[in-house]
Amino acid sequence: MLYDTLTRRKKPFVPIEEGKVRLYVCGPTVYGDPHIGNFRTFSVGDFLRRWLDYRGYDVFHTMNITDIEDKTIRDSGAEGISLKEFTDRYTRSFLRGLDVLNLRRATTYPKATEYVAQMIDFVQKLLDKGVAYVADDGVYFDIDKFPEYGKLSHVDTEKVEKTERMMQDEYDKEAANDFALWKFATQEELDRGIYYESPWGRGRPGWHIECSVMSRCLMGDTIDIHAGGEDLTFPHHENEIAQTESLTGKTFVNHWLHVRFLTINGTKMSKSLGNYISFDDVLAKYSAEAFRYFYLSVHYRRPLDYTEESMKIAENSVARLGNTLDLIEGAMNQPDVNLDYTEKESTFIESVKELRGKFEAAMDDDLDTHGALDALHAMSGAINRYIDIGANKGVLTIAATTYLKLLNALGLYEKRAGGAGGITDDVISILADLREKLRLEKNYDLSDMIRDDLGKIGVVLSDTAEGARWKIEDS
RNA sequence: GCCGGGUUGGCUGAGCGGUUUAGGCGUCCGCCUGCAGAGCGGAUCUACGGGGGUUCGAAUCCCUCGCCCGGCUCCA
Repeated sequence: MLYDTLTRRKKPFVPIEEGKVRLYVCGPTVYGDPHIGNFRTFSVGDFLRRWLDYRGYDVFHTMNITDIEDKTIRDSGAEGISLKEFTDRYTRSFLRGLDVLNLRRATTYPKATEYVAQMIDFVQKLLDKGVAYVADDGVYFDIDKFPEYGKLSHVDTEKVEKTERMMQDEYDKEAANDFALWKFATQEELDRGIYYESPWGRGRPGWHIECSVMSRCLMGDTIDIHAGGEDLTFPHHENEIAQTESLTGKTFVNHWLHVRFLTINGTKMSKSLGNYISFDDVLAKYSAEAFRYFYLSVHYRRPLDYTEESMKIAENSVARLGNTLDLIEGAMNQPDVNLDYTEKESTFIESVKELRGKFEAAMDDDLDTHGALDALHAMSGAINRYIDIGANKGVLTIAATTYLKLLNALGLYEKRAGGAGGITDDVISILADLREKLRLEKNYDLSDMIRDDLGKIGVVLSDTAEGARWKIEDS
């Protein structure tokens, strides 16, 4: 089941082609470092993508990169560098964010500037169909030619037209809601060489056309899922529908997915308010796991508020899930204390199975990541308790495999800090052994000092019944 | 003004007519520990914005009032 903005209800997800999913997620406009609000949308895209992967679908995942529009031209000009130099920089920043936050890479990241020829072709076809017209400053789509206009956002164009902003008609278009398919170059753009030749004159594509064109070129006339931030519903996605469906006569997208905005301390995060924070800011204070957990902890269609407190909760909560992995590891390193397979083993395995079912049901129900985390916490508790009473290693392995698989399906703890390797590993081991001897001699002053000092450099040492264990904390 | 969403215990956040004070975090106590951490056990918290109504029964349905947030303009 997956919610669809168009019908405003959940409906069963049935891919166009069995076993395959065509997924398009609206990507960034590369005119600045992405902030954590932007990344909420991309992260939700990642949750969706991972879940489809988990369910065995072959996912073709497209995320566009908008590298030519007003802001990129304006800001690169202000900086006095070429458009390409400017957008390359922020494209790199964006891609780095994906990696740092452990978002699975999309199948492809098409750039708007690489599809200009196809866009021109698309626009020409719309002109041929008579649903677009050439004006003095560009080519426009005539929304009166698309009677279903407004079906996605449920916007009444009659009313929208009455708003003040719309009345300020700064463009040479026939109706207020008509939108640009192609913009003729300004003098500045001509001077800077930012233009493309077209049958109607030098210029550049309008913003909305790129998604329609790239989606169609890469995945065909109809795709399964198109996702983006809630702000894109109107007018961006509405316009995409109008363009594409006018051209193909087919349904453009089967499921429209819109991600609710992130707020910070109760208000919207935006550049103009100056209250935005980058992923680097967050990662300076919290782990990547905690950050991901934070996104996962609230359903994607509900508002999510960033506060220091909610991040601390996320940090603690995700650590609890991670501690279970430590316990499992510790138990596996113990001698076999339990080779039985009795009722407590079967009960344990049963509950793990049941919780796995809960997890899957939650994710299948419109990507209920919060419900999935609940199941994971319950499973974590069950595993901890089972280890406490003396685990049968074989049974524990089965449970641990399931647990880890589900964590990974959410993108959590995929790359655990399993030691530093090499000489660092050895040095820490020597220190740990030395400390163990001191402890046996009851020299607690020195042994505590070693533990404290190691803690200061991020090595967490903990005593267990089977001797000391240590791990290097995630940065 | 129009269109959405929200309003739940110290915090976070499920529930969407009738098992269970959901779960997590926090706090406190106990077990385990030389101590700490982790884990386990227990306790704390019995909440549902205000006011009406429907019902045998409502956090859950209806009406109404309030407050908060977002979209309607480039924005994830």
